[in-house]
Amino acid sequence: MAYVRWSRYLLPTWKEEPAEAEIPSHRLMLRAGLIRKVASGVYEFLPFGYRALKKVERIVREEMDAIGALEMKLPVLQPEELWRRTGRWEDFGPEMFKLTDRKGQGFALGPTHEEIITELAAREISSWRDMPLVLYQIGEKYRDEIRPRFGVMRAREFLMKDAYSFHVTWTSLEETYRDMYIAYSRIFTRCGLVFKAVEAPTGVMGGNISHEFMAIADTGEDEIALCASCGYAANRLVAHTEPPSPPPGEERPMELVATPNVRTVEELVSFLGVNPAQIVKTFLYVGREGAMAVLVRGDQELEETKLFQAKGDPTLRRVDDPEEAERLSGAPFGFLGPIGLSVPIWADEAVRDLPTAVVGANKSGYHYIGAKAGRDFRVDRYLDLHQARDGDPCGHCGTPLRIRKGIEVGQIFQLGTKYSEALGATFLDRDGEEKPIIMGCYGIGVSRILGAVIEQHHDEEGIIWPLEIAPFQVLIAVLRPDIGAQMELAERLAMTLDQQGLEVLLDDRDRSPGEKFHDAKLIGIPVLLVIGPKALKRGVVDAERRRDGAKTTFAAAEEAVVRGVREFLRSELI
RNA sequence: CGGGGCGUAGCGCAGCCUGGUAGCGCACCUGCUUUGGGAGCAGGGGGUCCCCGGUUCAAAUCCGGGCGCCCCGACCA
Repeated sequence: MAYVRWSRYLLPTWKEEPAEAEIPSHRLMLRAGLIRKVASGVYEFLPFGYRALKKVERIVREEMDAIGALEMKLPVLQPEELWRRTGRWEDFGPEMFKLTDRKGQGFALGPTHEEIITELAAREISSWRDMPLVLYQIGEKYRDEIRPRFGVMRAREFLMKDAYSFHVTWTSLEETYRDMYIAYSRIFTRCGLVFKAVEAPTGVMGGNISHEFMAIADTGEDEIALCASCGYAANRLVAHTEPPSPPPGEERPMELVATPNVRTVEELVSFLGVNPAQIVKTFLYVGREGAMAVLVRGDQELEETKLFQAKGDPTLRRVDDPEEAERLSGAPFGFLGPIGLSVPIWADEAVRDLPTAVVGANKSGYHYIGAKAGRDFRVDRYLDLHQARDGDPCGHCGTPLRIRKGIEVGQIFQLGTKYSEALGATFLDRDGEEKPIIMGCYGIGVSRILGAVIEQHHDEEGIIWPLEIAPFQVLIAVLRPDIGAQMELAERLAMTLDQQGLEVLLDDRDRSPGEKFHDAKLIGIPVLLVIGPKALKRGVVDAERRRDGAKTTFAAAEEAVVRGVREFLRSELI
């Protein structure tokens, strides 16, 4: 028998809400028996949940294979030495699970696999003839998240598809990147997700161009900026918006004023009677190239990600130690300013347009008023460094941007040569010249997709599986499994549906009808067939569609039911 | 790492303030009844009260320390 009997299956459902779960997907994954927690951010997938996970995996695999990517398997356990060579042993830092073997050798549980795959490429790729090459795997990743949360959404052990591409030219990388972009779009569409591809920061991965695929959901942890007019879409952290127009004010000579104990923008506003937009905030940063200062307007927030992206220095950090700040600028926090600083100064574009500004005097208890960029202080580089806000004008067309929340289900990167250079992955080009391999990498959070799908597809009563990743397509509820005729009919139908390629879960548990109906809603199988007394008396089975609750009746015969179910499911196909 | 909350049966919780027999609902087991939207009756099983230490004649309860879990923030492919 190929169909599954619930009475012989491990599918424990909960009537009550688990106290530990907050968002719908997490609650439902626990209640509907998909997962159980072992430790914070570590989960077991029970048979029902694993079926859904495998469905997602299958879609990913099919679409990867379709663009010629080659599936393989890389180790989870990776030597420390390899990670040191790219500098990421430090860059990833405490987020890596680290361990030591009995001989004292350091290892990490792989949070990602660029190092290991690049070393493989260094060994196995030697000629331009070997490329382009795209390799991928689906496997566990380990990250010691600061705060695991929301079940599988931010777990410490999670299933990820990661792919890596190797190229002779940038053009070739761009082609594969485009293929991946399209494949990703197909994958998320097949999973039933409403998503958006957005321009993304590259973080510790490095590289230049990157897109994230965001499943739209209010419970998402990421924010995306969308332009309804020109289609611009970006992670809020890097969303480019036009600098705001300058506040009113006339150019005038700079003047030192006493501002005892006036430190914050709000305090300056009330003390000096100025507009927050007329104030310039100064931040100090230290990186591997030394200290620098960063300026933004008082009514705006500094977007650190934009700074990191522009600077390309993962060691860059905000100076938050008062003594260090005083040593660099001569003044305590609250009185920092750009005037007289010897370190490089970067500023948000809006600072350039200020006719008159209030800045810290680098002297405790004093600010300058009437300061002007270029005249009174030097700015080495102007760029977009302010945080994008809902309603800010789009950096491309000026239309107000909308900020929405999303769940990052995938990200693709044009890495370039960061890893190949660090690990000596080179090849000989046609002209005999040795060059570093140009690389791309492409990740999908497979287990996270499951959470995102449920986040988008559920109602008050439970999960509503999209057809293609539903653990079963048909649930048959036998109201009286103790009555032989009902079970016989149910088994006959289950067998037939199975032979027709439909996956069937047969609820033959000794439970009350009410319980079976409620569990049916909870576990969210697309079609429910009900075998009860009506089936025997009137020769019909009732059918109910989970998505919209539509009900219908089929004649209680194999052919009629198969035909009916297929017809009933037709509207589910995307 | 900062702030908040929680840890008592599989799940949800009460008991703790004011120390003295460990409880409730659901779930589970047995029997009978019931059977189309989370049934009824009767009987029953299940606990290192997170851990360690202290106070006390006596600690789930008071005190100290630790651990775990959840939420908010900071952080993050």
